[in-house]
Amino acid sequence: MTAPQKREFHTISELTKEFGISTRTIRFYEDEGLIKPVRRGRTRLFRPTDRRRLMFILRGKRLGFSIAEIREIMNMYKEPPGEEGQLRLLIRRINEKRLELEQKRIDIDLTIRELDHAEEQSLARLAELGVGT
Amino acid sequence: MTAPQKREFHTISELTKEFGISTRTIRFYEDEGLIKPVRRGRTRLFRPTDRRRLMFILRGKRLGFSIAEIREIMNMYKEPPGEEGQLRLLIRRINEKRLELEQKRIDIDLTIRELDHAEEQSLARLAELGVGT
DNA sequence: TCAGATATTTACGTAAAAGTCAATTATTTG
DNA sequence: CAAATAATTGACTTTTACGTAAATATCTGA
Repeated sequence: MTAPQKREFHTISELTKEFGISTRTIRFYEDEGLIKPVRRGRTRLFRPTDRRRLMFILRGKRLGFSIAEIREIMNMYKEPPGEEGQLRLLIRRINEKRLELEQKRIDIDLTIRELDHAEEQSLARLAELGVGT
Repeated sequence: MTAPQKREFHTISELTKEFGISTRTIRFYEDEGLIKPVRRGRTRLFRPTDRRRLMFILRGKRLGFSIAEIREIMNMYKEPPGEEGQLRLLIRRINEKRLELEQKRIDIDLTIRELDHAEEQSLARLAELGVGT
């Protein structure tokens, strides 16, 4: 008994609608080797795995990663290499990425705090106006 | 008695060294109106406030914000407008940005968790190799 | 005073990440 | 089955965020 499939295939336009991106963008990611939809004739058919990869790409983009960086991170999730040196290198790279992400989280928290402060100022100003009315 | 100044001015090259960016980059941000160093003759002199703004820009960049977005966020920190409609608009925009940042934080946490998993796999693989030796 | 370092302006160049457009080729459906 | 609808490839264009180079000016210590 194999794992149940949610849905077999998606068309390109289904994905453009779901994620709010253009066909050009999706084809661009394919050219870059980030997704590998199968073909029926010339037409692309996207499997659940392609859809998941697409979500991953968009997440990376939201975090400001370049295509090259996203590719690099994707490669970290594949079967780990068999050779010890390569393995140790991979682990180092993973830790570097984690540090980068943790810095981003610090940046986010700082920025949110500043936004909170800006909002307070505005609300206070608004209250003044309200009082004055 | 005014607040104490840490250091009066920074030169452009001091800032390139401190932040690891080029002079071109700093001048570009000035052209974009994000920083406004004063001049002695033609030479730029950067005040502490310019330095802080630079730090803010770089933080924004790490989070994947464009120059235009960074400018928009910066504008949120200025004196709030006096007109009520403008104030309400500002508050809405602030909340939108906060949501965006919170989404980024979710993205970060997901990605970190995936990296943790990838690292575990690699460490397990490494242990196997170690045992085999 | 002058060589070397530092800055400035202007202008052209470039890489990344798509957008846009045109010409074809299925597909489907009323 | 003709006409609309959807997909493909390929080429060219655009935007963003700087890089790079040339010519000129300023400063600074030996």
